[in-house]
Amino acid sequence: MASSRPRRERKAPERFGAYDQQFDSEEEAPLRPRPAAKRRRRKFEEEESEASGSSAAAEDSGSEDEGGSSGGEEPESEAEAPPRKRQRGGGGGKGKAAAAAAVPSLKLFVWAPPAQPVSRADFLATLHACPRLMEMFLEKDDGLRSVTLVARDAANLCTALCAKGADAAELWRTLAYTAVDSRRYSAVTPVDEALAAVKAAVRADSTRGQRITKSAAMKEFRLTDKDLAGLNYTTRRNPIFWNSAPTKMYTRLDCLVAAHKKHGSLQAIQAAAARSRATADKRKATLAGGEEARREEMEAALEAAGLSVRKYQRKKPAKAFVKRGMGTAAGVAAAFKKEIDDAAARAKRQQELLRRAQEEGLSLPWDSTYFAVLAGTSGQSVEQYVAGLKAAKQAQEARAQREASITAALQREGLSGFNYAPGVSEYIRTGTPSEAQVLAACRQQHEEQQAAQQAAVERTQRITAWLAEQQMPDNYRYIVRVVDHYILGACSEAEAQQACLRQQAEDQAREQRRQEVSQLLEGEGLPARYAGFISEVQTYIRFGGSSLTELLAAAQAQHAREQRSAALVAALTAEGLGSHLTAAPAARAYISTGDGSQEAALAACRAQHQRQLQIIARRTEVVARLPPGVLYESYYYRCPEVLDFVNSGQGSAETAAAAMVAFHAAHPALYFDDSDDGYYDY
DNA sequence: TTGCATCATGAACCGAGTTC
DNA sequence: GAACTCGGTTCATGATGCAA
Repeated sequence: MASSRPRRERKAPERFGAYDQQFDSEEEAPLRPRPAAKRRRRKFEEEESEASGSSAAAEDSGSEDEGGSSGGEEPESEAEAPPRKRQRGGGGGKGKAAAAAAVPSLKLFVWAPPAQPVSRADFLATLHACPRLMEMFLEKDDGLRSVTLVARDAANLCTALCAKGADAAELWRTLAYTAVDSRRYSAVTPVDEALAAVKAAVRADSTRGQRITKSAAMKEFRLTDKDLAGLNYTTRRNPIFWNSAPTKMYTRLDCLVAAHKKHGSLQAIQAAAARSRATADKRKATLAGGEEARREEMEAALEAAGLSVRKYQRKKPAKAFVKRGMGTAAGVAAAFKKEIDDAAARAKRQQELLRRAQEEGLSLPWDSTYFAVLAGTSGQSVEQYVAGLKAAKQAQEARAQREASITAALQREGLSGFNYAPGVSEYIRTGTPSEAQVLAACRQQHEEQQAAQQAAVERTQRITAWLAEQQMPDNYRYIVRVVDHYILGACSEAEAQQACLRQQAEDQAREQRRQEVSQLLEGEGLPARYAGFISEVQTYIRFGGSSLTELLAAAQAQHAREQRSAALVAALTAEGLGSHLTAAPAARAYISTGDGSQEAALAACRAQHQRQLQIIARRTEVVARLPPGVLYESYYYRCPEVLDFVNSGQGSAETAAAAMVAFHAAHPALYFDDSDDGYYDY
C-alpha cells in the first residue's frame, strides 16, 4: 500500500579509516557492516550455539577469533561509527559500557604515500623481485582469464611502464611459462621464443572472435543487465521470433573481463550460481507455501458456500486467487454463488416470460430490453414487461389500420403521391390530426402544385419564344442558370433576358479569340489542333488575358517537343527498338526540354533496353532454380534478396532462389491463386 | 531471445516503546 | 533520558513469467 510519507534520500555508505576517501570503483570501497545483518548473524550464531550445545560454545569462541579475517574490521567500524541522529539526552547505561569494554581503541595503520613517484627502474625491480606478484598478475586462472586477456594486460603494463626489449623479457618469459606451457618454457627461454609462443597462443585462443547472446552471457557468467550495459554488442535478427527485438551478440572476451571484474574466478561464479539457486529455491518454496495456503483457504471457502470444490477450483477467479492471491477466497466463492443464483433467477424469469407470452399471444423480441429483463437489470418485473409488450402490439395494430385507411383514401382521390408526405406519416404514427384533416391538407397541396406547374410551363414558353425572336441558341434555357430560376418563379423575366444577353456577348468574344488564334497558328505553320490542348491557348480562348507572343511561344515549344519525340522514335524504330524506351529519364528530359543531344537520348534508350533484357534474364535464372510449388509471382516482392538480384544484379540467383524457398517454408499458408489472380493469407 | 511487468527479498530507515 | 529494540515502510535489486 502506498504511503503518504515523503520519499527519502538514500545515503551513500560511510567510509572509515584508510578508506575514508572516494574510490574509483564502488567495489573497492568497503561498506559499513549493516546492523540488521549483524543482528541476524548474531541471532543465528546464538541459535547455532544453543543447538550445538557446549561443544559449539568452544567453536563459538574460535569463530570470534577467525572473524579477524572477515569481520576484523567490524569492531573498528562500530567504534568509528558516528553517533545516531536521534539524540535523546545522556546516560550511557550498561549496554554502552559493555560495548566500550568489548571494542578496543584501535586505529587503522596506513602507509604514507611516497614523497616522489617511484621510477620505472625501481618499479620493474620491485616487480621482478616479487615473483609471486608477477605470477598473480600473469596468472591464467580457471577459465576466466584466457591467454588473450592475460597477454593484453601484459602488453598494457609494458606500455604503461615504457618497458621494451630486456626490460620486458622477464614478463614475456613468465607469461610463456604460466599461460602457455610450464614444461616447455622457463626462466632461460630466449625472449623472442617466449614472445612468439605467447603470440601463437593468443592466435590459437578459441575465445577470440567468439560471440555469445545476452541470455547466454547472463547465464554462463552470472552477469546482469547492469554489468552488460557498457559492453559493445552487435545485433542480428531474432532467430526465434523474427519480428521481435533483435538478438544482442557480445564478444566472449568482453564477457570474460566483466565476469572476472565482478566475480574474480570461476569458483566465485559457481558459488554465485549456487547462492542464486538457493535463493530461487527459497522463493519457490515461499511461493508454493503461499499457494498451498491459499488453495486450502479457497477449498474451505467453496465448501462453506456449498459449492463443488472439484468443479469451481478450476475456474479462472479461483485459480487467480490461488496462484497470485487476487481477491479473497470468500469473495471468489461469493461471486460463484451469486453467479449460480443469478442463473437460476434468469431461468425462472425466462420460463415465466414464455408462459405469459403464450397466454397473451405475443411474440418475444430478442432485443436488449428482453435480455435485460431476463438478467433482472431492467428494473421491470415480468408482468410489467408483458404489459408493455401488449401495449406495443396494440399500438402497432392501430398504426397499421390508420396506414391502410389513409392509403386507400389517397388512392381514391388520385393523391397516391402523398403517401409519404410529412403530414400523412405523422397521422399514421400518432393518429393526429384526423384523417379528414390530413386528406384536406393533401388536396390543397395538390392544387397548389398543379398551379405552380402550369405557371412554369407558361414561363418556359415565353422565354423560349423570346430566345427564338432574338436568334439566340435554344440551349440557353439550360446553360444560363438565371433562366432556370425564372422558370421556377425565383426571378423576373427581365433578369432572365439580361443574363441571356450577357451570355451571348461572352460567346461572341470567345469565338473571336478562337479565330484570332487559328489565324496565328496557321500563319506560323503550326497545327490548328494546338488550340484544343495547349493549356495556355485554351485559357486565352476562354478568358482572354495572355499576349499572343506568349501563346505563340507555348505553341512553338510544343511543336519542338513533338519533333524531337518523332525523331527519337524514328531512330529507335530504325534500330528495331520499341518507342516505349523513350520513357527512360534521359530521353524524357531531352524530349521535354531539349537538354543534351538526340544521340545521348538514344544511348539512354539503348541502355534502358539492355537493363530490361538483363532483368528478364536474371528473373528467368531465378525461376529456373525454384522447386515446384514455389511461384515467383507469389514471393518475389516479399524477398529483398530477389529484388536486389533481379533489379540490380546484387547477390546471386542461388541466394535469391534460396531466399524464396526459405520464405515459402516459413509461410506455407501463403499461396498464389491463379484463378483469381489474388494473394491470400490464412 | 528479448523486453517488460510483477514479485520476493533484503537492507535502510523511521517512530514508538523498552531498558537501564 | 540516552541507548537500544522492535515493527512497519520504502526502496533497490534480481528472479521469474509471459508476450512478441
